Amino acid sequence: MPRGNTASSQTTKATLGLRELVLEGELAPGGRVPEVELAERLGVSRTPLRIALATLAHEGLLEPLAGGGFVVRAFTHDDVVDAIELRGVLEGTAARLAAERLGSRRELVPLEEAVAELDPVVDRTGPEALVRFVALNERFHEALVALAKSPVVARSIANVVALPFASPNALLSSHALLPRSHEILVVAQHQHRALLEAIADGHGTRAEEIAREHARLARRNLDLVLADRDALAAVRGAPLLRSVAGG
Amino acid sequence: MPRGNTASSQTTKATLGLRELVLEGELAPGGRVPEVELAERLGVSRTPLRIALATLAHEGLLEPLAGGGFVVRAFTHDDVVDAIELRGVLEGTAARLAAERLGSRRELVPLEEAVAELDPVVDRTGPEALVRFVALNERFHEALVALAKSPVVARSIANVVALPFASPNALLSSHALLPRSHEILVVAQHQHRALLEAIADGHGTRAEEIAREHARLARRNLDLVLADRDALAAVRGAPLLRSVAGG
DNA sequence: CAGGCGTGTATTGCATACAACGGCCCCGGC
DNA sequence: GCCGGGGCCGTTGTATGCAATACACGCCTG
Repeated sequence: MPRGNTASSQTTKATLGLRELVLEGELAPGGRVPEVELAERLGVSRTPLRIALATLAHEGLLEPLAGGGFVVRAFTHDDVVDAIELRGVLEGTAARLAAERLGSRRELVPLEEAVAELDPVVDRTGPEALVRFVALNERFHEALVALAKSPVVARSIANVVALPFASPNALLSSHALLPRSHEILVVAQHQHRALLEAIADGHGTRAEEIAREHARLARRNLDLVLADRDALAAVRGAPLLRSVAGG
Repeated sequence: MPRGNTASSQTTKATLGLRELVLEGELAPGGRVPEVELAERLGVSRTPLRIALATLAHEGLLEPLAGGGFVVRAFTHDDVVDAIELRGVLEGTAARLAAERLGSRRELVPLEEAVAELDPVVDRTGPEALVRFVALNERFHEALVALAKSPVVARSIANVVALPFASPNALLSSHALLPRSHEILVVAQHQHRALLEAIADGHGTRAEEIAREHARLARRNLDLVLADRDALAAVRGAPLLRSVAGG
């Protein structure tokens, strides 16, 4: 067996490809997933594909059917709202743990760097600044989770973030198309700084609340994105939303 | 294909059997999981077994090895503490949502029934009372999660509870062997009632804090259980604890 | 005409065979 | 005696073939 090629294995290929197909809406939400057709479409055998199906089912993107097989899960507006709120709760916990478990100030360096590098990006505007913001935003959130020093919490966050629209920058991709986009980034960066400060000062409860509110910023964005057809189309996983009537 | 036999499928058989073997410590923690040996031991083929391996890996009981294959995960004391704390956070969120989303008082009936039936159980003592307590305790927690009306939160809780020692009544099994066991149950039931009251009154924040503290009761139990060799042996998943030196 | 039953088909679940890769041991050379 | 290389073996990853079931369609019957 190809033992060390976790990166290039057929299972990985199937998982990534399947996830892509699901998130891009190439498989109709609510519809049954045809194994054989998918296997040849992804260029893999049915065996690794079935592993991928199980993986996606555990991620919550697919739902095991009683009679066998899987259906693409459809997400309601409430599901997305709950997922965002839940991410806030979990990142809030991560922030609190980070504050409570902070050893030396040197541990804060990654977080500080992300915040510092975000400053000039927020001052600027335009699509390229947004791309940079997304990258740094991701670094910030990764650094935050790392500071919690809790694999259990990290895993739980990873599970939630895998859901559509729940990722910290899931809704940022379409910001360029939205009004008030820049203001939102300014607020977000303000919260980043406040979060860093709270953690540095060992204020766990404050850090937790800031992180929750930070996530709720995404919830506000959600309504904006849902109101704009073009913006919604730019969001990964948009086709999985049930009854995307207006746009 | 045997389409509708989700309950009796080979995959289910493999998953349940494998989980049992892991939790009972029949597979050495940190050790590689031998596929072929396991397949014949469980009486299934390697194909459904591999699905089961992936499932257990997603649950966090197994860890995918870089070179291929899986190892049985070993849990540190910190892991268990974090898992319990995390359950508190998630059940706290469920409690808050339950309070915020409570429609009519009739929705509270399952929770009220569980609390009411727990009262006489707490008054009594002995092993059979403990068994009854465990059953009702489970009903209470299930009712709580249901009241949150959030599949996303429910799924997240289910993921955490799958970890050893993290379940609401994981540590209760050994209570009969512990001192002060009865007092702990009294406190737990007091918290149940307070939680119910807070939800009924729509006090989300209070409900959240009570649920967190309720989970921390389990954390206190953890230290007691870890100090008692016999009590620890009665806990499901105990062999997965790393360096269980004292007992 | 409607409802139920039987058959056909498509699809999945499972088992097995094969292949490839990493580790280990032995042997040879330095 | 030690280090390096090559071959063998064990293990896992992958592919394919087979079998079983559920759904659908059509026919028959009341």
